[in-house]
Amino acid sequence: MPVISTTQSKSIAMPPHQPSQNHLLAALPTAEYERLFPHLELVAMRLGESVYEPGGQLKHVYFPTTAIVSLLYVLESGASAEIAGVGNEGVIGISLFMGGNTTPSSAVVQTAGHGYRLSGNLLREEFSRAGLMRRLLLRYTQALLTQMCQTAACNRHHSIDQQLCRWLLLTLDRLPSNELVMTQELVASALGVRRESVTEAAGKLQRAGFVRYRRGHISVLDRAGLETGACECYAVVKKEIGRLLSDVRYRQNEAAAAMDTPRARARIESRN
Amino acid sequence: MPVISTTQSKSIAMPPHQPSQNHLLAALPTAEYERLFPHLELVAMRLGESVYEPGGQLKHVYFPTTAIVSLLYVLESGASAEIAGVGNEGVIGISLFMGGNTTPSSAVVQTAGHGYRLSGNLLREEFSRAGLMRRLLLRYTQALLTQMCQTAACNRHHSIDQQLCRWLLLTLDRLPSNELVMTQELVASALGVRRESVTEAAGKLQRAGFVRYRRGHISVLDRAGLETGACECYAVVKKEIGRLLSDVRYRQNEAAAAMDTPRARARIESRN
DNA sequence: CACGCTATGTGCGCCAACGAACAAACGCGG
DNA sequence: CCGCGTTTGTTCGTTGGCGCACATAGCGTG
Repeated sequence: MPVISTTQSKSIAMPPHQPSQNHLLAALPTAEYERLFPHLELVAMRLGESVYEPGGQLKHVYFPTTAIVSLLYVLESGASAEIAGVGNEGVIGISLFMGGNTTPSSAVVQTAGHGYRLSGNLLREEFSRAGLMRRLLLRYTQALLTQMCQTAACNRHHSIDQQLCRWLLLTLDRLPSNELVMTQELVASALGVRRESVTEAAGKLQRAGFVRYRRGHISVLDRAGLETGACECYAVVKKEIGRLLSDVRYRQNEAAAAMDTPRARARIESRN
Repeated sequence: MPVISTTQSKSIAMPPHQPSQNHLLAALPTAEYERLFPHLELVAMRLGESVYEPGGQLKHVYFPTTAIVSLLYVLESGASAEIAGVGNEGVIGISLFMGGNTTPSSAVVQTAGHGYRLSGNLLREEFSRAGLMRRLLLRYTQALLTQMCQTAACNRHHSIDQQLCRWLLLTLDRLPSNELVMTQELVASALGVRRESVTEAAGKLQRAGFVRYRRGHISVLDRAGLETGACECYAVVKKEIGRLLSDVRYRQNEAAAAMDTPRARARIESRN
């Protein structure tokens, strides 16, 4: 379809996919970025798809752009708990550069979208150079660690209502819109609770006017309201991620400013 | 005290403190070990002492030898949860080389003992060389991550009884004896539960004949019994740590065998 | 050796979350 | 636009763990 005329075909002609939508990739200096670029492979990540299974050999790392992936830990009994979520701020497959090659958790696509993948060998090669990539990956791993700690403590001490708010907010922060495509069943398995408990908690939120939902869709109407209902954990995680990855964002803006068009400027300013 | 005659003075004349009691340090090749050795500082770690506080600037990393340190995450409410434990298989202060400098958790000495510390700057310097130290530290971090995941899931889904068994076993594995010096209060704050719940769970174990305790001391009588009572989490963590750090242990034995004296041999054999 | 602090034991009532079993409603595909 | 599978809503009894309040018992100290 070579014709570009209507708004519709325009959005098709400009596929919004590029590696720099992932913050880690965007933060790379030109040399490193261009070294990796030819090897980055765009992949669609479908809802519910498993990026890797516990114990499986990892072949690639994944840099999500629009997708969100949930790191789930599944117990023998089948019960599960989300350890952390990964969106375009991060990368899936830590163990490839940390040295273990496999992890005991599984990674499940929680919001469909896209991402770029890179072969493990190339990543390791890049990691072994003393470039920025290594710094970024380690930094990100540290942020992930923080998230896990908070999740563990939150699991232990906070109510389902609070956890649901926290989870919605964290997911929302990784999305462009205010609507999550997600059944309550899925939310339940992420939080490691019963589906009915989610129904009940979500019902409260809807009655309070904070969210609205139809089958498989949750729209957030009142973000501030959710924040009221959430435990401290949301704020802590958000702040810590911000702190640890602030230089990442900084470089990203720099990169954006480099392609100095009016539109790019507008985009940057609209962030604040 | 140069006299070596009675068994007692023997044990005094051989102060059991040396860096290689820590598995990570022991696994270093001679060159790296000798580079660090002059900078390793023996420190006593007293029960309840805080190695670092959330948000504080870290100056050193700590390699425990006989001490055990608990990574605790404390919530605003004062409630806490143990994220992971660190004994002579690991190191405290991950964030120094991961890049964040501070962590949101605190590290509290859970079993008094000793450890060696190393200034953050020297560690970072060593880390930046492409030596074995870096590989070891990253590997260990990966193992720590696994432990955290399992803890998070365990917090969510397993009973206090099971968790207590898991915790006792993990602690026991890091000790030379079968007696933990530890109040139920401390155990409770590690598990993130009420003291009374620990009393009750411990009572069951005592009645079953698995442990015996007096004020502040818990003796494990029947290890296998505890394993029966524990959830899968214990076995999983143990196995994964073994897998990730197996090459560490290997090198450690190698190092020990290298200094091939009768006494060294005896020491090695007494490990089994 | 008695005192007092700290650690442990026990007994409530209470509540959040669970498990199971249905009922209702939505929306996709034919 | 109709039907059926999937998603969501609701109920009820059960229970593990909490919070509180107090009784008892080690053990170091003076």
